[in-house]
Amino acid sequence: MPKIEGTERIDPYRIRVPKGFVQGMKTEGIIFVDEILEQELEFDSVKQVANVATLPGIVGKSLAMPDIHTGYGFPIGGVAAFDAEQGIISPGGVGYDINCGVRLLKSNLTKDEVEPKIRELVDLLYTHIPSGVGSTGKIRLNYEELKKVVRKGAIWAVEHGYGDADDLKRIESHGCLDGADPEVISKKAYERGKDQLGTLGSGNHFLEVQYVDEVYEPEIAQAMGLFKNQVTVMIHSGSRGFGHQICDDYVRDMLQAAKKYGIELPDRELACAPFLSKEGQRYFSAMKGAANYAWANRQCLMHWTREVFLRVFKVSPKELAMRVVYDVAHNIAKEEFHIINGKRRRVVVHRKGATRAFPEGHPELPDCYASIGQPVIIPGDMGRVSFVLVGLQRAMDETFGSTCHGAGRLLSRTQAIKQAKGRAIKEELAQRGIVKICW
DNA sequence: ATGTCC
Repeated sequence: MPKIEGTERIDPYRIRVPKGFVQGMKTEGIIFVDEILEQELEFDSVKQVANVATLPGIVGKSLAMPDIHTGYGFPIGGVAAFDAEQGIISPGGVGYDINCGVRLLKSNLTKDEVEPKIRELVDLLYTHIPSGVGSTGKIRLNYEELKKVVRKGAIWAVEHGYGDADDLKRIESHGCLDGADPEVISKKAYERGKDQLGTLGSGNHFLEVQYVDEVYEPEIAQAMGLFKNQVTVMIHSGSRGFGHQICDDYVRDMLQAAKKYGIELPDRELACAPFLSKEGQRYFSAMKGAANYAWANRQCLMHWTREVFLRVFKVSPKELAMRVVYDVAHNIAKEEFHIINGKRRRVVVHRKGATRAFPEGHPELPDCYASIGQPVIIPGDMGRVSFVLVGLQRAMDETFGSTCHGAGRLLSRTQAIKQAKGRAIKEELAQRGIVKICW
């Protein structure tokens, strides 16, 4: 018996949300869950998969990755592609934290070398990397400068001394989407964003010092410069108040647009506009600006991480060899080409809590990864392991080149806080040798 | 995710 009435199991890893689950579905939904994860499925998130299938111009199926949970309009873990000529774009399909994403750094240090200094290292990282709700950083930008960040993304950061050009190669889209328009972003967004560049944020955003515990594919690990017991750093952050404000502004805008273009919405949170309409293009340009801000943000966070490591371990930059393995966006909409029913089509792929996972040979991959596929970074939950994977052709065939984005969420934030009441999580982690600092 | 309610 399926957990959610009306859904059907296709195979051990997929369930179907048939047309008719909600009225007006143009295609079926597919959710990638095994029988264990199926037990955690929320009715609301399944309904959201079905609702997305009603939107104009949807191409292929309305998809959800294994870490699916209920989000704003679209489910988190949702992947949906819309025809670039006939389809829509929706802020709800990207999420409030535009270009929330993960960056993995490697070093030349080993676990044995870092362990004795982990307390000092973590303390200094905490001092130099601002975090928490509303946190501001060491970078103060005026509007003109922030507009440059909007246009140039991580390139802006490198040009201003935060890292070097080599870092840019191993960032999705090289850390900059062309076509970001600073003029379609509100004054309010600029106000919120101008002092927040180079800040981590809150919630599940983190900076974690890790080590390579196990290598499953030696050749792939080698191509990424990863080896057993090597110390790595994972950074999970996004576009802070800047992207949040842009999403907020455009959800309102798109509600009007949906009305104007006669788009029937099963849920107001699916507010959208035709991709080619001026409203659709305006959101897309603003979203690109927020995505670029997020890439500049992670670039700055990485730069200070590198500086802290250099100080604590008193080594030269060459000896430390702290380099980007890869940086992925997991909340974004992108114009891409995909083969659907044998035909190559230009589509707008919405990935909301889903990671791009392009296979070997894809033209968007940097040379160093051309023969192994795109690195995919999947953070685990606190105190557990994270994963580095590569995209395969199967992802291209089934999910528009996408996979899951993290550990998922079994409890809402408030539920989790309530359930954890009385627990000393910091001490629990300390007993397992994990040093944790949180604002 | 988020100046966790304009």
